[in-house]
Amino acid sequence: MPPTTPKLSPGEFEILKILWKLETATVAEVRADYAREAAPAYTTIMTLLGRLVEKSAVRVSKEHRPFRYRPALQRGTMLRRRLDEFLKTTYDGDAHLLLQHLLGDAHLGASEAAKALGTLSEEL
Amino acid sequence: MPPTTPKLSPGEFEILKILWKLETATVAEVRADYAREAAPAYTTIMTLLGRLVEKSAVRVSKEHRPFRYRPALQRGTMLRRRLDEFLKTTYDGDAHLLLQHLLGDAHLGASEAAKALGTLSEEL
DNA sequence: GCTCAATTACTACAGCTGTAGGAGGAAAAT
DNA sequence: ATTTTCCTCCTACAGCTGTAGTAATTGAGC
Repeated sequence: MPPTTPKLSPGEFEILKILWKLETATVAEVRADYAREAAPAYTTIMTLLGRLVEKSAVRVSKEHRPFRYRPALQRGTMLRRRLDEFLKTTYDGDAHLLLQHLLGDAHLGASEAAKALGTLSEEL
Repeated sequence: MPPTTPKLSPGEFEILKILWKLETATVAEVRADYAREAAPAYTTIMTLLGRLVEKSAVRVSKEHRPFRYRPALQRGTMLRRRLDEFLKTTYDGDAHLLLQHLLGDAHLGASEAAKALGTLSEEL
């Protein structure tokens, strides 16, 4: 198991997100969670889950018959690493610019920003 | 030209970043900018530039012989759209959480954050 | 005009990703 | 026990990506 975060494809990540939400799930449960709109075929989900296991991003328990899958990393950990990667590749590490864009565009409303601001102020 | 931002592969984006820096460049100039470490083959860069042109992310001027390539979009525009996409896919749109991670980790030092904070405060 | 060096165009190919079918095994129903 | 159904495993394949070689072209110097 590599110490670095495994590089996941979009489809794989989508499934991992579902696993974080359900904490643990069978193929069918993952599939059911796609609910509204375009759930991939059962076997497609199996394939992706298999690749996630190969990449050590997901662990599987084969004790009982419909196997149960669960994330191998915490959501926060993965998100932080992805943010790191994104910041480095897309923004060339310029966190300040990223922040500007984040605050500037409609992403965070004034009230939202104010709230975050408050939290941050306490730390300073 | 589609109104949406073309989806670029990592390698393509890397080249686009060089074009933003140089404003305009020939294949050889792009290649030279890889400078230290591992520049892809001349033809590899050509291939990528070709794909960027196909995707309307780069425009090429064939007036003079070593063709000149230039970005078709501004850096800021592209970065914002990528941030948008990243926020949506990775953070499920939770800008607040992204902000927390950005401020929390070593990305932005306290002083940096304070500066950004000041700018923001003026707007509130 | 011919030759050579630079540049461009075309082609190739392996690995990754999304997608899923079909074969086969295991468990549930009869 | 036999059938039916559910689940898993293996295989396939097309499109995208990184990588680059070879062929063709063009402009420059002889």
